[in-house]
Amino acid sequence: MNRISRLALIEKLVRENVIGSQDDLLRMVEGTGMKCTQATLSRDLRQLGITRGFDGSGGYRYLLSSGREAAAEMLPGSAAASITGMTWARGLLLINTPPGFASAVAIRIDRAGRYEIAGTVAGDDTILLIPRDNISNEAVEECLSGIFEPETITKM
Amino acid sequence: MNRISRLALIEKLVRENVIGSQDDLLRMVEGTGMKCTQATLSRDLRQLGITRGFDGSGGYRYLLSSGREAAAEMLPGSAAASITGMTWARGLLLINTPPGFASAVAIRIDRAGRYEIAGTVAGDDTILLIPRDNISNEAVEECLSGIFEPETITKM
DNA sequence: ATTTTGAATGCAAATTTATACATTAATTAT
DNA sequence: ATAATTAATGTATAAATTTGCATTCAAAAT
Repeated sequence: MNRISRLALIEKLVRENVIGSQDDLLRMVEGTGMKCTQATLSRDLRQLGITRGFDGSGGYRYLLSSGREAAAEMLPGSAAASITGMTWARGLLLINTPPGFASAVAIRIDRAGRYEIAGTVAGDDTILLIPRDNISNEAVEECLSGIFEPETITKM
Repeated sequence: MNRISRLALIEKLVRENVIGSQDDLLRMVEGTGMKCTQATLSRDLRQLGITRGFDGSGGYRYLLSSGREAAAEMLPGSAAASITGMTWARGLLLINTPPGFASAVAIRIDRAGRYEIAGTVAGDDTILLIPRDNISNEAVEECLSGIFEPETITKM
């Protein structure tokens, strides 16, 4: 009957059911014997990062944030900005990021001011990194390791 | 001033700005000289799959549902999104599209998941396509032929 | 060119969600 | 244990979003 168990219940209800409004959710919560108001649910949903999206057939549905969406919710430049993949091709390094983060990640690379990196071009979720001439792939990867925490890089 | 360009504008505004309400968005749309009402934006946002989430610091923010993919799936014009030109340079392929469509076209390329293509970076009307090493120009062009209807490609 | 049809839009009302404020419950310090 | 402080919640209301309906606009058909 406390906040914590209510949050857990909400998470479960949203995960397992198609819920289209906070009033629907309220009814389901009350159906389990727990009791609160719509206002509390509004606050709980924010706390849980649960958002209202579309159910694919004209209606609405509350959704748990996936990792990807959660990342997108954070402001660019946050520590959570991560690299989701890297591929070398034609002497260039293609870096993948969560959607919308390419620019934020590229800025961090640019700001590091490493000689080995001639420059970057960022799209929405892809960065093209251009190394200087005669710099090895390994040297570039070492630069990146120095710029980002190891855990924020997921090599492909 | 038509629906399609408004949708493209909204997609772009949401991608590039932190927008917390439909009224905010309405002001930005009007700021570009385009004109509509909040009710229309509500319908457009559904069409584009754009949802309101959290900005990580107490506020709200509209978000593309799955980053770049949202544009590809939802922009009505994307099915017909065309390639207006292609140029090879330095082993890279520069692809031209109508203004504002680079992202939508690039998504389709990305999603095709062809091995031959290491990645793309999209600007507004230009895409830089990076082929993997040891892949011929012809092989890349064949990939594109498979992804797009022949008539949507205009070689330069 | 005119009519027909369906899509797109604005308006206003209805619905849904968020919040200010007051109150209660819980936690911490004394 | 009691007071002080902070967190959680309900109530009422405000803010924001969605939708029914009428109208306009655009494309297709005649």
